[in-house]
Amino acid sequence: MSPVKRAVDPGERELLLLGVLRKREMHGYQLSEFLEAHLGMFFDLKKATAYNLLRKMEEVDWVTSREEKEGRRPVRRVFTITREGESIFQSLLRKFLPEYRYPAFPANVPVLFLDALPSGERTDLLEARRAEVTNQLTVLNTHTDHDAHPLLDHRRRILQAELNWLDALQGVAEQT
Amino acid sequence: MSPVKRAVDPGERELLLLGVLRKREMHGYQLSEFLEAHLGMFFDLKKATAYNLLRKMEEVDWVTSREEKEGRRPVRRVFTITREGESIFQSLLRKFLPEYRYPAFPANVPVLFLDALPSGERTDLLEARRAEVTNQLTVLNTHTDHDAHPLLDHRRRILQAELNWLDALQGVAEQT
DNA sequence: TTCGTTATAGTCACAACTGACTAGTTTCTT
DNA sequence: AAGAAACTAGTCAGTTGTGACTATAACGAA
Repeated sequence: MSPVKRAVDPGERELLLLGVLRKREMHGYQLSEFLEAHLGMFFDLKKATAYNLLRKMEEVDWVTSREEKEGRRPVRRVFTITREGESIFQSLLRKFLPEYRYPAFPANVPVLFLDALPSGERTDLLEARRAEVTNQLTVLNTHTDHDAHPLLDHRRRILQAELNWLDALQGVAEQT
Repeated sequence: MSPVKRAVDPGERELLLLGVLRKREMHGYQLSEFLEAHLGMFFDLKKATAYNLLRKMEEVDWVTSREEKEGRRPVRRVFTITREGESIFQSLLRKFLPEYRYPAFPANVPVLFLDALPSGERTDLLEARRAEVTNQLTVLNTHTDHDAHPLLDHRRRILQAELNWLDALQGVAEQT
């Protein structure tokens, strides 16, 4: 059977890049700086990965690029979303918004093995995690306008849920 | 500079495999079945990845393997944790338990672009997501013993937080 | 002016991950 | 009893992801 060239089905990363380029055209470096500076705390898309996706999206004509020379700096490749890219953006947005996939919580792996620890140490380590979560929450509440951004609010709620869960975990353990 | 062979620094996946093998030795297939059947809803570690990690952990002597022949079935490679593996398990457990890394929520990407939608459609799509989350919560509460497992409780709390957040997004003005 | 540092712009070799596949065994169906 | 389906056990080619690197330009200080 002839190996079929599967079309890569686009995910949230493509939506993210298209959505940013939609606001204004950018060159790769600028784009990845923007992602890190403004969205780095929510999403994790490395520079090299972004360049990769941009190349692929150019291959299928969701974006175009032109070379731009400013002053005596090295030429930059500026990416612009195409009409087709905009249309893909629209459909990806409508596809992903109603979906919800429970994310992976790798931090929960050690919780599987709590019984491998002496109970005193277990309490201490969980307490340390609690402190870490509390700290992240505090930073969030201190440095940011209250409910300035939906994603900040989301993070606040998730962190609070983590905290409540940890307290419940410790509470159960205490009833020995 | 001579290219240095970096030691792969082990993460939660290694902890997970060691922790399972610690309870009893297993062959690769059995291990990956176990992961999928019992932990698949929390962690996502594909069969081929598990085999990969097992091979690597054997190379550094955290596990050993022997061939086993049962009846007329093809030989299987049975993996056993070593003394060193147990020691690594102990230290990984103590390293990761107190840490907390906010996970990625790719499902939040489309939320960045809500303003690209007409408000009626936006409301509908968010409502659809709400229904999806509610559904996952219901399944969880129906099919599982209440607070049977800390990780189930965790998931319940996270899903509830998602729900509350979505309601806040929509505006709670309209009471049910 | 020279040297060290930071910013700009991007590339690449390698590591990690996984969908699809191989291949033998047992059980089921007709 | 023959063929289909499902189970057991594992492998591998192809794709994805990224840490480390290259290279030029601008800037500051000595």
